[in-house]
Amino acid sequence: MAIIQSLARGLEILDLLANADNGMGITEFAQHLDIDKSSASRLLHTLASYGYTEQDADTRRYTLGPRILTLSNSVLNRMPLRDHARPVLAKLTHATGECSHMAILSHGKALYIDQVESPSILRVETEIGTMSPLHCTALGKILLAFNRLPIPQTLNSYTPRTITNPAELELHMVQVRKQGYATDDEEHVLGVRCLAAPVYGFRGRVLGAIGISGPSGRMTYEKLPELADYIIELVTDLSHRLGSMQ
Amino acid sequence: MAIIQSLARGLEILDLLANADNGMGITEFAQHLDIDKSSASRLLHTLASYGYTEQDADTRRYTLGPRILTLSNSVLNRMPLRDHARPVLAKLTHATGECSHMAILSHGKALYIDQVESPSILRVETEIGTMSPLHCTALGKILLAFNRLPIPQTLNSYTPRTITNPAELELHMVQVRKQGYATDDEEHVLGVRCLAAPVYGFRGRVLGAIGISGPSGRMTYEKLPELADYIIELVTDLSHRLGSMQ
DNA sequence: AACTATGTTGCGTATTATACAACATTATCG
DNA sequence: CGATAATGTTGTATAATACGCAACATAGTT
Repeated sequence: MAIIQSLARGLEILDLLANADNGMGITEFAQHLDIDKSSASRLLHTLASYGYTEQDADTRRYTLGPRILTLSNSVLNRMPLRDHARPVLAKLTHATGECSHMAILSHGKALYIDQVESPSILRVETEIGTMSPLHCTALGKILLAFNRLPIPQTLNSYTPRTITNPAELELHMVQVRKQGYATDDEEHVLGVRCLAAPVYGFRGRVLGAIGISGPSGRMTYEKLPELADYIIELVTDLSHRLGSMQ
Repeated sequence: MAIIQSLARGLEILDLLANADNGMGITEFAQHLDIDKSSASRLLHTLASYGYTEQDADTRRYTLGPRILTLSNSVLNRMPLRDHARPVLAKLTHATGECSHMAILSHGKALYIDQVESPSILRVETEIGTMSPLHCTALGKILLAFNRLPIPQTLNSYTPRTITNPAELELHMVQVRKQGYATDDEEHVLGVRCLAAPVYGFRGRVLGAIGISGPSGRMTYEKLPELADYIIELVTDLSHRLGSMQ
């Protein structure tokens, strides 16, 4: 289909600027795009008037402007995480037979944004759109640990196994970061064990967490390491596709 | 100077997309920009072919594309401050419950480069990448006072509380420098109070400002000193890590 | 299955972006 | 420090280009 020339040239200018450490001058742009200085000048002026570039008052050279941050913030705030992650959840549930979830951090809680149900009769149901505490769920612990959030000082108890001592949780978080996955050993709901791993995006940002939940009878201690390895493998692959370098 | 129409329209499309949660369709773009569908279609196609937008294969709706992240990465690489400051913002918001921001000086304005939103329903939203005046915001006052910039002679009034007298603002700046923090007592937006403190770098350079904003109902006069102490403590710690000796 | 809404393609026209040139301003070099 | 080179901005005429109209294609709805 048709390409709008002047818009295309503007976008090429932005691309050039992304790789120019000390900004660029009009003449350079004109050379790179093989256009006249006057055209380059007007294109840059247009970009600048919308905040996409900035002109240094002294050197007259152009750099990328602050508006870029608005856009990227918008992208980062609602990554198409869910779209990309859904096949991973399906795969997870298919391979493990347990319910898989995805959550992101939202207002200091774990917000469940997607789920694939286990085919088993005995299964864990979590409604999408609900929020869970961070300190006693596998997904929540991942979000807490890898976003390096401060440990809440009041930790509600849900079961006898819930960690309610902030200092203890702090140590627990160190361990979670070290091993790369988190567990919930009946700390939120009795009889339910969970496993989760972090999803990384661009610049190593932790976009969310993905994990599985199942009855303790099936999620035995013996199986946990193997399950964890499998989750980490799938989620790491997803992270790479999302632009993570790790 | 002359604005290149089709480039300008492309940039406006990006702006629209930054505020569209579920993407936008061609018809919507055409309506918003008051142009024909065909023109919108071609503009979007051009943006997509450069990776600035993405078209969902199913719904055909457009969203911001991954190229934006490349650009922002380039911008952020030249702002090392942001990486270090983010955890501080997270901590601030967690402790105070209010939205925290960071701003740097840019073209005589306060440029918001990062933000952590308040978990509260009633909260102050400031878009990253936008600029605010220096004389009537807490972050701006910090930048004005500690960079020892000349006081602008024309001070726009935003609320009845905005300081519009240069001489009065001059005295105010002396006070800000003396106490080490700045307040904005409904001087920019009615019902919103802010607190901010300076971030120092190597050789005592003021790199930027960090602060919180909240509704006056929660940010009461009684609480301000305590909040200010807390902000100064966090920001001073950050300054030391950034190489400040003060 | 008929209809409505939405996105894409073809095409003639005229708006608009372009290159050329002159001018203004800032670096660079002797 | 002054002459010269290099760079950025402003008119202007031309022609290329982006535009809107209309027809077509495709998807969603009742």
